[in-house]
Amino acid sequence: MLQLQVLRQNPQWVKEKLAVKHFSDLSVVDAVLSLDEERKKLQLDFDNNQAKVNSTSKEIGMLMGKGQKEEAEAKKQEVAALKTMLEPISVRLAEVEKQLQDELVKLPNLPSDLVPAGKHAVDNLNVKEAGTKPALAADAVPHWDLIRKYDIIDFETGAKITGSGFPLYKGKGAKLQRALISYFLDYNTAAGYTEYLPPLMVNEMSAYSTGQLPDKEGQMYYMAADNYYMIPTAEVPVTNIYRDAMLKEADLPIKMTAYTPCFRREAGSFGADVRGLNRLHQFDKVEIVQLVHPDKSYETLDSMVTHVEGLLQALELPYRILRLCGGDMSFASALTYDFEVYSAAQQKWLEVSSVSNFETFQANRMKVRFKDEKGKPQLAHTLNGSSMALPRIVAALLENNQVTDGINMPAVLQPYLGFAKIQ
RNA sequence: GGAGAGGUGCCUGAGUGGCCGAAAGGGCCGGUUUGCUAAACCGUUAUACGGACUUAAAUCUGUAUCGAGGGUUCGAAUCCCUCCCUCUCCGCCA
Repeated sequence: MLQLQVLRQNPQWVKEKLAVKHFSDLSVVDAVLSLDEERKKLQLDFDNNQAKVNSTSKEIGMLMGKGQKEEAEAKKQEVAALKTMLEPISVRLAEVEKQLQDELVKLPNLPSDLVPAGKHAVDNLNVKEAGTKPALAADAVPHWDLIRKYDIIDFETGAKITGSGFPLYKGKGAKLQRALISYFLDYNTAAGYTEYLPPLMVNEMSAYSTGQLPDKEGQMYYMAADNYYMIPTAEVPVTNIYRDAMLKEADLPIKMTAYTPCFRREAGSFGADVRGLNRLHQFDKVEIVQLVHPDKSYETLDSMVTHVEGLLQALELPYRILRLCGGDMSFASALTYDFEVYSAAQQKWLEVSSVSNFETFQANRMKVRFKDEKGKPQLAHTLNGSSMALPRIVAALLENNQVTDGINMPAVLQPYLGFAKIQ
């Protein structure tokens, strides 16, 4: 949620920034500002009257104490009159506050100055491309064929147990999941991230705080009996750890990492885009989250990008880093880098990580604050990124490392796997 | 799921209708004292949204907030209702 203060100070600038994100309904900004004005007037009116009610009530107390019943009764009449007057004001105030809030949450975060113009994925800025695309043999096949050949993931039985998009990992396939998760977590904790294992379902408040609600409830699995949502990413429970927190400046930065399965309903597309491991309803992911001082967040973003990049290098996968254009970035983000790995048999780039700076957007909704050196409360900046999402990593590992008699595993994983090759 | 107890400020904890944004102690921060440290003493110690003043900060001031939401009352931390959470015992259970 944008800070009201920012809108008040420079609405024109806000509109320009929103345009970069291709947010079309700029009238929301004006609606917010006029509601804000109305709210202020109403509150002033309400406060003044309520102050009278309060002081008169005190007088009644004192009169009663002295036994001056008649005077007290007269004052009661006064208060009653005031309260009758106050009633419509307070009703209207509540309405206006609600409307203001409703409008405010419609506005996406403002893009940073670094965000390239553009509306679609083709406009994303290719910041870096590295690693070597493997030269595959002529008979190389996509990962879904390899999976079947080596019997490491059973989609059919997963579909039988639950439904399509719920894979059943098996044998070395299951072990590979476990190895990747352990390796990623170890890599993250070595960089100073504290490991968490959070709840996999969250309540409404948590889903609202990270922005899944009110708009994206359709993307989450929902437990109607208990009013819980299955998490679409560890970002939700992990970022909520510090909801409503008042931190000390010295507490920052707070670095957290967590592995969780992620559940996504996404109606999505069909065909090759969703074949095999490309898109699933349940998948595994290790997430990193940081809460930082506002002055440090872009520095932090860079360090997180470097951090994630290190993983791809260690896994020996060809990758590229994209800076997302205004139209392609998420609602809450101010600046996002996507990581894609090249999956050689599909000959496609697959998104495996997305690292974003949300600045105060999430923190404002969640009220994650710290006291600065003057003792004044300030919103922290939040950042997060995947480090990493497993399925597409697995797809690329399988495709890129296939040889005639199996699939070679990268050296960093071998200690976790206990084998060097899937055969 | 059943029975009971409870949720108060950074912490402990008092507070059963007005003088309570809240005693007391501890902690923290600032000051005095001291060669230094400790101790002692004094003071400060929430957040949000408004208003006044101001270039701004500081300051002053109003309203709200004692788990959440409603209600009773001139007046609620205090009484009533609903919900959430924690603890103890019982039941069920990995």
